[in-house]
Amino acid sequence: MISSQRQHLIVSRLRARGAVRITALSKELGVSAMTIRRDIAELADKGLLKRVHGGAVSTSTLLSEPLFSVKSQMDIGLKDAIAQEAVKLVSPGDVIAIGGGTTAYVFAQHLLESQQSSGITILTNSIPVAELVQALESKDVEVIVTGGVITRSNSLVGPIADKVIASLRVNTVFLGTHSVSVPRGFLMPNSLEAATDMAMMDIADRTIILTDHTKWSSTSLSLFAKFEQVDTVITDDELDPDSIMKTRDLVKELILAHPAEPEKLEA
Amino acid sequence: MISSQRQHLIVSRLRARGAVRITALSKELGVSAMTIRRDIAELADKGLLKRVHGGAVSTSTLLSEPLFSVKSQMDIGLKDAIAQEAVKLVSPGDVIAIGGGTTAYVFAQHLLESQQSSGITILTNSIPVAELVQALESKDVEVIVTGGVITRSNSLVGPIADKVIASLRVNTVFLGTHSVSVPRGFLMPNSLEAATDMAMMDIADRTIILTDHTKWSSTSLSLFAKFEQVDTVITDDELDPDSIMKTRDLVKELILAHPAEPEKLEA
DNA sequence: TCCAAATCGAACAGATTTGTGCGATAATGT
DNA sequence: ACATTATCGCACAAATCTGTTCGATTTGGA
Repeated sequence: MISSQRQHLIVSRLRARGAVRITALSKELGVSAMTIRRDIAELADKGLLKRVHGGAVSTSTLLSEPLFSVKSQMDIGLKDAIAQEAVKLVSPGDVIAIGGGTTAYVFAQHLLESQQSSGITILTNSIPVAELVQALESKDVEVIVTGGVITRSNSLVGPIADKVIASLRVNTVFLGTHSVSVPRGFLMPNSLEAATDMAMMDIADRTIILTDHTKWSSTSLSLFAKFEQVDTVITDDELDPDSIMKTRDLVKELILAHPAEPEKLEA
Repeated sequence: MISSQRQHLIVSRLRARGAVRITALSKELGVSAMTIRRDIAELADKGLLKRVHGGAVSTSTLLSEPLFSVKSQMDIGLKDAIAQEAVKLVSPGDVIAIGGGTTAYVFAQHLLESQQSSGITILTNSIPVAELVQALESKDVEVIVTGGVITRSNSLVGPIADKVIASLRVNTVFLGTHSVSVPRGFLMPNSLEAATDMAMMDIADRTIILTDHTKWSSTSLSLFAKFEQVDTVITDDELDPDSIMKTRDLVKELILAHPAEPEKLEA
């Protein structure tokens, strides 16, 4: 049997069962465990599966860290500062949209704790944001969730989401972004998510992008907004001066949030 | 069994029950308590659960709410048995809808752990169900979430939900119910939820109601289904004989699930 | 408050898995 | 036909995982 055939079978079994054991594969495929091990190593290099002790698991069965509780605690100070600036742009009674991602989630947290949120209506495609509002049921905040299929990052996207969004109108949309490309605009790694973000911008009078300075140094696949389509960009003051200057030229308004003390956590 | 699979099951059970004990997991999974302890420690490091004396509790926002965890704790044995019967009615490749409530959630839990769930598509208006599928994304299961506004019970309802649902078609819909009124049918306390349940039934070839025997003794406001509109009712065998007889006359099919031993947890 | 039972964590031992080196075999190119 | 390369299987040492024992700690009730 050709090795690629064998590897195909391994992946296929993995898809069906979620996990495979080297000893079992060795018996089923009639080759030695060493061969299976080498196959798995190769497949893991290609990112088709994840090696674990005793076999392999599909990358999706792998339990990763929860997206919204502990992730990116590093930059939590930055996100907090950015969120607080964003909260100032909301007025009681507004109808706003909130996109996916951790930055938007932190914004939602701060917004709900503030006074600005009284009487507002929130449209969101972020499950965590929706749950957040629901959990803090004290406020007179209405939440509308776009439907759609769920992405890894717990956002709802796809034609259903886009269609629901298109049937509504909001004052302001708050979006996070995966990366910022200085000449081009704002990008997401998932094109469906990008499409949904665009749909939200289409129904909003005002678009506000929330993004910390680290996003300037990364890049992604799908552009969802050019600079001229965005009304306000809120980031933190750690962004390098060169990028600040270039961005300020491109965008209508650039707000720099000032994070509190680095807070070297000690005893 | 591969350790990541085991950890997966732990998280899975945790989501269903809200809390798990080490002794119980040790028996259920057939490994020593020390192994479970090590798994839990690892999962706690990832932030997927919180360690407590004797076991672990969920940190997830969706289950830290007393509403969901306490309720699903109560009659967990009944719901498990009912869920297992319901899982048998699903075939790989099916397109099914799952409604809100804890019973439907437990069903989703069992379904995803079973083989039947391979290749299925799930339409749901339950945020917890959506998150569950997303979190356990081990199988090739697609989830479509109806949009809408969120109710106290974390279900999505309202015109948006109904409209999205109306644009789709499913083989089978699985619904919980708040109460069963023997001459009339199945009721929910919230009329919006009732409307959404009706919308789901409208697009389904087959309607299946999941409900434990306690629901016969309560009553609610809004009727969402008459007996003749329902194809199958699954309940547990603790329902009193009189109600069984009367219900059997009214419904096309009545399945009685037999809960396992009360399982007074001891050695 | 005190005590008994349960739970926890650390350390050790046994079992399983893994990586590397080496030789054998099969496939490929000249 | 010959040489070259790639693939496979085996053996042994290192690493990892798991179970058990045992004292320390926590829990819950008298």
